[in-house]
This record gives sequence, structure tokens and C-alpha cells, in this order.
Amino acid sequence: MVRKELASLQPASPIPTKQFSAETWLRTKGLRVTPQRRLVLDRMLQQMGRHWSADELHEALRSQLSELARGTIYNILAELRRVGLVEELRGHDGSALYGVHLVPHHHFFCEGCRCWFDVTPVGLGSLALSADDRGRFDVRTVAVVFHGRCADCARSEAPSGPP
Amino acid sequence: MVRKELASLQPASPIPTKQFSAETWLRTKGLRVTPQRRLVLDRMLQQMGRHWSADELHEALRSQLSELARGTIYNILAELRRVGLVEELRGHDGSALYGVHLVPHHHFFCEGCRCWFDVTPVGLGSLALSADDRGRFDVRTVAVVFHGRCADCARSEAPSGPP
DNA sequence: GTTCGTGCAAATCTTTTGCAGTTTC
DNA sequence: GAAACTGCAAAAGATTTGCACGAAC
Repeated sequence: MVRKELASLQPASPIPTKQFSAETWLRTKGLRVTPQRRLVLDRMLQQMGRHWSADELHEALRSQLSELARGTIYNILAELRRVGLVEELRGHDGSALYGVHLVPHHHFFCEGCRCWFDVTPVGLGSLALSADDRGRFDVRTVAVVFHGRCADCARSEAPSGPP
Repeated sequence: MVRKELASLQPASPIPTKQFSAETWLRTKGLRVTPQRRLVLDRMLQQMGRHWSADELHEALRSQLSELARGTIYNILAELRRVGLVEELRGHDGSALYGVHLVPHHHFFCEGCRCWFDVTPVGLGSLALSADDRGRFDVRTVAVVFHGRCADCARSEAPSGPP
């Protein structure tokens, strides 16, 4: 199962959110607490800002819980998404990536490692449709994706010119 | 604006681009001109701003050319994308959508008809990463997706409150 | 005890690939 | 005529679904 678009291994920004346990979050949202759900959500909370494919989660967690079916990962992610704890985004190959979604944020996609990071842009307020488009569309939300290089990839790829 | 058929057929904005024929575009890009390619590109040029799935194109065009395999549609779209005539974007279900890409633009997604439109936002210049993020990421491009309702859906869905 | 969740495997759906036969240049 | 395209069918992946068993409340 070769994933072209690996989710990020590094946390994006230190998003300041109170660290409740997975169990607390599950109960808060009225979901039953099962070992599988706790395991999945725990891992995602530990690395806020990272985005995982269902398969990455399955690979990462099966060692901790041999009874963890891939189908269950999908079920759990769908539930977590339904209650708003997790967001789904789509990589360039169309496969789904999941990350915790406790505070509003936008995304940065690193073209080097093909990882997704959470970011919080500024200057969103002045973003609007052109006058022409404004009559055609009723905008409710805006999603911004920055593309470029994360620090690690920028460092390892670009010698930044002759010394 | 001379569009009927489905909701998804409406043009986004009147993007002012010289209308070359599909054949001209193919030759310009150094691609061989086959009936299949001409047909696909012709249809896409006729409805600039619309985005099609491979299957929609197949369904729409097979009546005009019975010898048109779905696999060929994928081949053609990949070629057109390679030479920069077509862009690929991913719907919320991860399936690929294709549209002509002659001028830079961003996108509007209508949550009603679930169609994608090309738009040209203003105020992009003031969009930037937060100070925190700026040291972490080297931004090269930005993609903006507006979400909301297109005019048709806004009109037909919202009676604008209780009387 | 009832309801909900999980494991497993099969099914579905989209996209890619391999190859022989045609078409374009 | 050579190189590039296409049709067809099979393959590859990712995600969903159906159902019986087991766990949470």
C-alpha cells in the first residue's frame, strides 16, 4: 500500500488547546468508549496538526492492539468526523487524510514531503470575490491552502545560491 | 449566459480568453489531433469554468462518438493536464474533476448542487501566514476555495426566513 | 439485556495498466 | 513507416457495506 502523499510527521503549529484525554472527548460527544476509539483518538491528539490516512493509522496502531481492523478505522474516523472532532481532507491523489479539528485553521501542503500541516493565516478578512463574481455566489466559508516547502524540505533541497 | 441542461453546466465567470479551437490548442501544444481528443477538448472549451468528472465526459460524449472508451478519457485528460490545458481538482469524495485551465483562477464550491466554479478573488495580496507559521513554511502558491451557494441554489433553497 | 461497535470479507467504485490493433504525422 | 493513440479488459487501490459476534452502557 504505497502512499504517495504521506501525512506529516511533525506537528504543524503549537495550537493552544486544552489537552483533554481521548476518553473525555468521546464521552463529551456522547460516543461509547471502546479501546479502538480511544487508541485512534489518543494518537491523533498526541500529534495535533498531523494528518493521517486510514491506512497509516491502521499500520501505526495495530501493533498496540492486534484486534484492530482497517474497516474499523474507517468507522471510527467517520464517527469522529460526524461529531466534529476530526476533519477529512483530500490529498492530490484523492485519498482521504484525517486530523483533529479542535480549532479553526487552514492548511499548508509541502510539495517536498507531501505532508499537510495546519496553519492560521492572517489577512483573510480582505479576501473576497471579485465584483463580477459577487453577484453570482453567496459565500459562506473560505478554505485556504498554502503550497510550498516546510522548513525541513526547504533546508534539505535548496542550497540557496552560491556562497 | 446560454447554459441549460444541469445545474453543473453553468459557467462560472466570463473568463476573457481568446477562443481557439480544440484542434488549434492541440497542435499548439504538440499533441496529435485525434477525433477523441478534439471532442473532449471542444466540449470543455465550450463550457469554460465547468468541471467534469471523467465519467461525466464519457457519458456526455459517447453519443457523439460511439468509439470512445472510458480509459481513453483518462488518457486524454492526463495528456491535456500534462501540457497545462486542463487542471485537475478533487471533489469532497476524492474523485477527480477536470476543467480547462487557460488563466489563473481560484474556485467556488456550491454546497447545494455540489458543483465547482472558477472565480477570481480579490484581496489575495494581504493573505499570509501568521508570524509563527512564517518561520516554518516557505510559501510559493496559495489556493483559495470559497464555499457557499451559487445563485441558482441560493434562490431555490432559501425562502429567507419565516414570514 | 439492549444497543452499539467491531472484525472479517466481499462488494463497489474510480483510476491505472498492458497489449494488440489503428491512426496520425 | 514509425511513433503515438485508442479500445478493451483486467488490475489495482481506497473506501463502503453486510452480517454475526462481542462489548459498553
